[in-house]
Amino acid sequence: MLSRGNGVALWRQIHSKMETEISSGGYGPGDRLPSENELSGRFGVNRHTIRRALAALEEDGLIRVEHGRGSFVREPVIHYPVSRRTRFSENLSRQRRRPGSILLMAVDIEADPMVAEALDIEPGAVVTRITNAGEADGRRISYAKSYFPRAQFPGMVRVYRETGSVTRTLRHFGIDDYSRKRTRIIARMPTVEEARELEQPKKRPVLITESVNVDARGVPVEFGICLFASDWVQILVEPSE
Amino acid sequence: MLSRGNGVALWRQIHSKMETEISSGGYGPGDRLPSENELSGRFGVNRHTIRRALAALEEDGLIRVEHGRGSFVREPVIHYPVSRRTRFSENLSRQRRRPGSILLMAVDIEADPMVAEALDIEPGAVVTRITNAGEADGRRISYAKSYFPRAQFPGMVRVYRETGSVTRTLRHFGIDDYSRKRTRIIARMPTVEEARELEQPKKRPVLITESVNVDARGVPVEFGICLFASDWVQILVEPSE
DNA sequence: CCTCATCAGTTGTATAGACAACCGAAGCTG
DNA sequence: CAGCTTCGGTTGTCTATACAACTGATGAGG
Repeated sequence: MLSRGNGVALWRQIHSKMETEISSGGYGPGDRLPSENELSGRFGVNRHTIRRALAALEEDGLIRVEHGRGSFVREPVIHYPVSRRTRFSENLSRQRRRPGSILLMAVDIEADPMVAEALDIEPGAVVTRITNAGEADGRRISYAKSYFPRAQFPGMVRVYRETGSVTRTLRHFGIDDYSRKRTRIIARMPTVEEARELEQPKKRPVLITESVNVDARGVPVEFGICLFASDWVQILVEPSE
Repeated sequence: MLSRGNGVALWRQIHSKMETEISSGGYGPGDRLPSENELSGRFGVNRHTIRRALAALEEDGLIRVEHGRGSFVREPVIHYPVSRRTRFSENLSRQRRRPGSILLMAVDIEADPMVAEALDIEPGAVVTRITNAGEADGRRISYAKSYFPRAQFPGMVRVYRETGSVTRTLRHFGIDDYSRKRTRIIARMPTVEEARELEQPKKRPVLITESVNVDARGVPVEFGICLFASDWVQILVEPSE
């Protein structure tokens, strides 16, 4: 059964044994595993060694351990296939309005240091923050916050409400052309609030783009942080010709 | 310092104390923490209690623990620019990081439909697949699979072993310059194997880039799928000049 | 100079025991 | 019957000890 002193730790052997037992269907989803005491007797090891193996299984997401109740096999995680067809594409090389944009909030606030640095203004200066969500095929796919320096665009909130688009709003203020300066792409787990806004499970990561748009003279006009549901969105980068 | 019997486990108190100490800069990136023995003396607890706290810090991605050496504070994020000319080691040395590349596997296989389409060859044609891991300052940051059409580059495996770099390998075959055609960026949770290769916690997402490199005439020479540890790598997209 | 063995210091594994915290069911009490 | 207590079984924490495995430096021997 287990072999001692062969270079493979006992808890690893137990972990791998139970792993195959679970994934091969020996224990079904929701089943309760034997108690730590029973397992330690069955494998002939100390209870702590069993606990080490169980901790690893929990980290793998195969089981969940409940205080005073026992260890239970988790429902198999839905593994979203990376199908190349069903994904929406966000093309960074193009400047186009995302369809299905929903205005969630528009307020004037003081710029925190990060926003201030991006827009090249003083921290604490007033900026207009517009929060909106993007939908496609009835599915929430993005959640974005855009920051505009208010000194440059007074009354932006009202204009945005009327026009409903960043491009048209900026044009109203005389900015006919603007371009993306640099985009930073990161991935992380969502906060509870972000997961709710994106209508996606908390365990799925989000793709985030942070970008600064500048006008023709190179002056920052918008700083945007956009969260994408990673299950549905891919980002494309194409070198411009 | 620590309070016993107040409902909060000792290891949690230690974990949170060390967490703030690290993020507040008490220990800098790359610094070695005191040994488990010293910490156990300092906090007045058993070594195993310290180990529990360190394990949690490691899961958080704040430290890494190395057998026989010690625990080290992880370093901050790395910026990985994606542009028409993207070269792994160039990117890193420009940020004064020490690049490293480890060849994990090199085999000739038949192209699956996805690879074939990307390289514009017949499905089933033989391609050379090179799997390697990228490092910066000794830390794993990427895990990549690169596909090359074998018809165009016979004996690629041997050449790659000798040169250890995509750029130098292609140069050996007369490709002096190549550029990135299109990059697709997605995010998802890693498989157990991917997390292991990236030496990152299983609950942290990975950033993935898929790109095709073409030679001066526009013929595909390489298709690459590169996984980045999202905790430590950000992708930068700059408008191409 | 290079190679190898050794050694102190470090983390990893395994064992053992004790008690706390929690859960659920069974039994008691009004 | 509702509410409460008790109790056995479970997981969580902490301590203690011992040894294995690994790392890096030091020094002996060629």
